[in-house]
Amino acid sequence: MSKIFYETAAIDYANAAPHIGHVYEKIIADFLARFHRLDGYDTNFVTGTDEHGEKIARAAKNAGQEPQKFVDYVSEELFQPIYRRLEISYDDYIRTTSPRHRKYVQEVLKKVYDAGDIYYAEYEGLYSVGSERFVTEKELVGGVLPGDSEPPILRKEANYFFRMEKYRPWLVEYLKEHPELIQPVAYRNEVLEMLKEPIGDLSISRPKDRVPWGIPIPWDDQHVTYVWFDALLAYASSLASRGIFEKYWPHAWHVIGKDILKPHAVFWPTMLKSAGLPLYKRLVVHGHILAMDGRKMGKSLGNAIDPVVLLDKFGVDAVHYALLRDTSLGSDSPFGEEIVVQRLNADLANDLGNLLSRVRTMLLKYCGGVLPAPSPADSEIARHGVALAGKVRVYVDELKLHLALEEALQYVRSLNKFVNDAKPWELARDPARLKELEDVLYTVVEGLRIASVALEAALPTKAKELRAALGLGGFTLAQTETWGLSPQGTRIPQEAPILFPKLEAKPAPTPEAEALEPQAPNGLITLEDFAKVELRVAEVVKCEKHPKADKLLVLTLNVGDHTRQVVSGIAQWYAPQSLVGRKLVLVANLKPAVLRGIESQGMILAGEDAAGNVVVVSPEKDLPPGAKVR
RNA sequence: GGCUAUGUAGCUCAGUUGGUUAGAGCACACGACUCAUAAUCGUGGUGUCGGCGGUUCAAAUCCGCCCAUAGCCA
Repeated sequence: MSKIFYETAAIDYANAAPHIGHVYEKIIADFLARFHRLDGYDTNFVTGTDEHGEKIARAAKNAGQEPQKFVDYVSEELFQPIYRRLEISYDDYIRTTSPRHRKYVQEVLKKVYDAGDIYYAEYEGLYSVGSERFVTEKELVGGVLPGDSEPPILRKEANYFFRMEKYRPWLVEYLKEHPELIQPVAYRNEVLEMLKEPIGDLSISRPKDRVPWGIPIPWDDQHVTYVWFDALLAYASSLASRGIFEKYWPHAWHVIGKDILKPHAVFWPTMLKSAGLPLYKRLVVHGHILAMDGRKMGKSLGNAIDPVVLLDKFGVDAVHYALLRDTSLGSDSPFGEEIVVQRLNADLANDLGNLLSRVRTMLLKYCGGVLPAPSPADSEIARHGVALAGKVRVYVDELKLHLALEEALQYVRSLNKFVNDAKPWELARDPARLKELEDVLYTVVEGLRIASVALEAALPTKAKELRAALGLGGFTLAQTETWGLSPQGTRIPQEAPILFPKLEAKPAPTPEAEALEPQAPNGLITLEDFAKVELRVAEVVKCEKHPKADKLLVLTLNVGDHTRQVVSGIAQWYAPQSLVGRKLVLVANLKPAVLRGIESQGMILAGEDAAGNVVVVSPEKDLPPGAKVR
């Protein structure tokens, strides 16, 4: 059995900036790619930008730029940077204006033409510029195509047509024989429904004098290729141009949004058939991301989530995890910052990150920071551990990604329970029970190793960090199906940063709540208002310069029962060392913010004199760290 | 109007081919514990399983009709 996996995420239309929907799709695709790699598949993962067409020509014109300059900017400055930040692990990024793609499209066109599946015909009808296609009167609502801003125009055009209708019976047959082809099944039904009636032939060219922005038709330089025919072929051109088409293509999965089902489920299979190429293996159709209130997201509604803001606030891993854990592939799902905070705090910080902290501390304290010998493989926790990969694999294959993650988290919770029940801190008090203690701690490390791999496809950076904090490296999924692979004698690093720092829950300001807020006359606030501010004495444990900002210091504060990190703009007035050991006043319940890449969990009180010199506020006499200030 | 999917605890969702008192996570309350990121663990639900009817010894699960939501098609 050859373990090969080829996957594409839809190539993005380069006429506007990326939004959460683009990000969501790439995260799904990235999960599947990473998971298959971990599971030993020779994997190739591709996405890119779709850069031709009338709409792009118009967007470029509006921006006052040449089309090529415009798409260069959108692809290189908008899409690719955010995907890199998101750690989307694509192996190739295909742009449809690249020479390698253009060449391939022309080759395929030639093939289809030679097969006799392309003819020339004149057509007159209503044309929607917004949707770049001819429309029927029936489709219009109030004279306008739903989704368009302008009514369609009457247009007469001679175009090349692809004999798509000819392949309809074949496609219906194929879909019936391959029920797993389009998933989830609702979309398969939808496609079968579409195919019950004639689908007509597909116009695949545009006259060059009207739409010059496209790939020339090889046998007629007065026409360019219709953008869909061009774009779909990117999935193949990426492979062909790298000389690896034969190897990967038969194993192709496409990940797409439900809005582009028809081109992928109807145009694309018939095109492939005509070109003599095999059909893809699977079409994975996802739904859309909705606002928290379940309504559509949109700039005009003002409820759109900016993926950059999300990344700045929560980091790559929390965004991946929350999007995968709290959506159900195929259906539309509401999403918002509240969900990320909740998942980050509950699953990642409390359950997973804290488990790492507790086992690390105990290993350092009780075992000299050295991993003891493997514990028996017949314990319940060991048996569940080695069975985890199998369960997760089934869920992933069924595309129930949220359940796959929940399964892994359940195992993490069972590890926490195991620690509570085994009470290693009690075992540590009795030297005679050393072996028992070592078995308990080894079991937890091994369990964390297994869980980290099961979660790795959703935690692109933190899964590795977690293992690194235990002195462990990388493992395949198969290597989690054997107990005891964490090597005895592994040294546990002395220092490891908190894996997932917790964030304070966002107060969720609704417009209604703001409206109800009592208006303070002449700038005065009530006692209740002031009581909202939690001030505490904090002792500076550590203080250093912010690596990326001259004016900022990063302080680690002891607040009595915990420590936290605060970024403060006082570098001009205080040398880092001079603050260590000092007691300051901290605004403890300030919403955390990320300043130049470092999270600040609060604010230090300071005052300013007439000359603009800043002085920090300290208690006059000694107060213990954590003491409340009122 | 037709087709498809969904409708289970306050919220998000599991419930394999019909079979014992319908489950999990979150949130909330109380308790235990101290290795840990105010963490973890335990305990706590009178849920009309959208409604009505049917098949069956037995239905959240099968069938019919209806209602609601979403999508597709017209």
